[in-house]
Amino acid sequence: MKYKPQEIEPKWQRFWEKNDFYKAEDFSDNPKKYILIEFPYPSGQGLHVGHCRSYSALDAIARKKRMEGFNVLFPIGWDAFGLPTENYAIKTGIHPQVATEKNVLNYKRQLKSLGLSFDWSREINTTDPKYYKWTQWIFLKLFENDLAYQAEIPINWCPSCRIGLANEEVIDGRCERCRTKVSQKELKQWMLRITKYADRLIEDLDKVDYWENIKSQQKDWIGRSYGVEINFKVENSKKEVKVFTTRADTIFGVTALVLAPEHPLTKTLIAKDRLSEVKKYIKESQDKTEFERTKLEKEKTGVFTGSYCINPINNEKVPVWVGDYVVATYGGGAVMVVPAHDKRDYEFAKRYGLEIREVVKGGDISKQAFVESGTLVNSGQFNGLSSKKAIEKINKWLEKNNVGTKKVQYKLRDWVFSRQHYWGEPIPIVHCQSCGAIPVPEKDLPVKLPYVEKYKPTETGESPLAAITKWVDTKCPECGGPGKRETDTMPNWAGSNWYYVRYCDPKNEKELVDKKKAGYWMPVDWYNGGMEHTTLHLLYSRFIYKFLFDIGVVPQSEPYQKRTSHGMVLAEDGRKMSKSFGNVLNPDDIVREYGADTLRAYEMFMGPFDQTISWNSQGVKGVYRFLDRVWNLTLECTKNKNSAKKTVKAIHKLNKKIQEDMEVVKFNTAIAAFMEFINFCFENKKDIGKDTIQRMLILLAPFVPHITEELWHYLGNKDSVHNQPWPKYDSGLVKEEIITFIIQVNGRVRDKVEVKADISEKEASDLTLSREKIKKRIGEKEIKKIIFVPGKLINIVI
RNA sequence: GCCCUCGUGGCGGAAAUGGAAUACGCGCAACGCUUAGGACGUUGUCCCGCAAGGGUUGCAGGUUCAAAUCCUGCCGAGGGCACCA
Repeated sequence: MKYKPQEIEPKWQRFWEKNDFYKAEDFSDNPKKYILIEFPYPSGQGLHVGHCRSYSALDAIARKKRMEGFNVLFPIGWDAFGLPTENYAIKTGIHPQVATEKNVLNYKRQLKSLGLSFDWSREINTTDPKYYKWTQWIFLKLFENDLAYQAEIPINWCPSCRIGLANEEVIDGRCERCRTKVSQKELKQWMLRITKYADRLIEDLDKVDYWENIKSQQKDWIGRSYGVEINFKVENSKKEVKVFTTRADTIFGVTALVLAPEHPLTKTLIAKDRLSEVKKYIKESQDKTEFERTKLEKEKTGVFTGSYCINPINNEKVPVWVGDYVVATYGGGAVMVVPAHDKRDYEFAKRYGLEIREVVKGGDISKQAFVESGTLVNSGQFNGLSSKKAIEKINKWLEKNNVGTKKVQYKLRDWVFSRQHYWGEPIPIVHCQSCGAIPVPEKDLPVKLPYVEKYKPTETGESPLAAITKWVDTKCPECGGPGKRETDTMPNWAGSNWYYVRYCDPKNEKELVDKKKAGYWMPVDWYNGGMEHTTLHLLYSRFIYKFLFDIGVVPQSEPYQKRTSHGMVLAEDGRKMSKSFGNVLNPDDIVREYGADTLRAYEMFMGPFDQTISWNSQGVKGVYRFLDRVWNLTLECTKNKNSAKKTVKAIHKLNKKIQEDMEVVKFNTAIAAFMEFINFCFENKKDIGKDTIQRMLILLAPFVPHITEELWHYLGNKDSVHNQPWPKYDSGLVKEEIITFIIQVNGRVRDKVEVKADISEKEASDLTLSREKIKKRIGEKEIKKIIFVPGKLINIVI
């Protein structure tokens, strides 16, 4: 009998499905485990081998947890709104909904062919009105709680296509489609006040078990810094310029202020004789795109307004400039210029001949800015203090004299939540001339996306929905007068913000989720996804979950207990898989040639789970060979009744290794351990009994579910290998009785000897000193020290 | 520029806590089985050396009885942020 995965795999897949093997049970008596993968975007390209990598790995975890007696929820769904499908529709004329349905079917077939143990009864789809009803409901709640608001903000605008572009559509400052330079256009947008949650999003990271690099990326993205806002009075005026700084210790070094061109005070501070020059500068910088202003990072330019401010600490007169290197949206859009101690200010001062005054000792300011901490000089009563002390004292002084306030600043900005596209959730708002923006009443949800023929954005930059007057024109829910529907749709993130909650209760038509069910399943115990989602998706969904907690929908404030990330799978040539390179690998082909088990095991074996790795088709063959050997070994060893003692020891050691490696996401070494064990079995065929084979099959089952199920039944078992309890290893059997003891001289390995594991220091040193090799080494030299590491080695220092 | 991760054979990569560097797989070589090829099996495979022996974890130092692992500096790769005051 030969190993033919193509025959056995579909057979068992049907068997598991027919018998509802992987259904999660609400409120079971067993402890729950919620294992989650990021639900895929069903693109036209079909499943990527990268999906297979992380799904197989988490599937193995889910299967093991079931065997350990947990009630496991391992769900799947579709994140199906978004641009790729809309663009595909524009190109081909196939409606996004039709394309989505087709793609979902294909993905489903592919995922099922891998033998992943998803609970398909909980399948969700973000484009299903029954689902996005609740996405819209969340928006209404945000609006009700003043966390959703409208604001005029600049968006990326392609003057040639006359459409607004998402950041993803802007490549190197140009329109992805026509390569025209993108400019900025002010448009009214819906925004979410995520900044209100900034502190909680940082602090609550202490409660969860994410990989450290993930935590630090979240923190960096939020970018909290503590400082002080200082008021600089405008000379001969009642106006004040507020600047934020984290370096109050350098305040005596201020030789100018610079305002962003967009700063509200800028225009009012221009002296008459400088009007035309300054206005010209402001206009020029506004014509620049955000890309030019930030990415080019070239010369820092600016222009003097003709006005002066007063430095509150020493009453010095400092000139006020306008410069577009100052970020308008951060810290109030104004900075104090301390050329001696800030690189950008140094550059700016050099260019325009501003004074560079040293106030912190430690560097050579004639060459470059000294940005580190040091001791204060030229700073009046604060001379001699360390930077740290000085910041404290100066902050106090500023507060006491009412010219400064301690302040916390964030890099995080409020979240632009509207898109001028068709394929997304309609924002459930009606605009009324007399009542303003009015939420659609809850009973009228969902606001269904109308079925249209044209999805192209309009000339004005509005969403394609704006052209459907029949849909747009409606009644104001407040006064009953004429109203117009909001035509912007929500971004792709909207549906993925909360989908993991819906899995707990996917068919509920009355509520987003039943509170008891959420209470039972949440939080997600283990969430794995791509590194590219560790900032945005993770942060956004944590924010929304916290909000749902605040309004009493869910029982805790953090959605994910543990978060891990997988590395990308590159093509064999080391590049990203892409149609244009012609190096895309279709998992279907691997399944057809080698079977799903080989694909799964290979992707876990190929390297460390969190690292990016190139595909290697030879490596796939190696894994196939290994499974073939598992097959042959099982067939050959059924006649042996009992296993020899060394075999029993080996299988228990394997048991321990697999147990440990799976918990710490080391799938590659787990598979390697299986290979080693199989090699051992082939060398000791006579000593391998059925009991050993069975235990090995159970351990292997989470990784390669089909072959193990087939062999399990071949051995005469009537039930499923996947319903076996996870075996426990005997720690007594795992211990080595005889070890290879290492003998070092001056830290170099000079000899090895087999001894019993619990050899004492005295026995070990006696043994060592009696060895010929060692005697020769030591010769006449004096032994200074003997270091003994029990069960490991001895080191003679001479 | 800042932050994070990492640098080990021809290749992908192993080495909890500092304690045998190179597990496992690929590739390669020889042999066996085969008419042959493939598949399979057995053996070998870090470098120098006939050997005894010596050397080796990007480079240069340091700590230690002992360093791939800890510390300092440099070089290189990947990722994130990017004029954030």
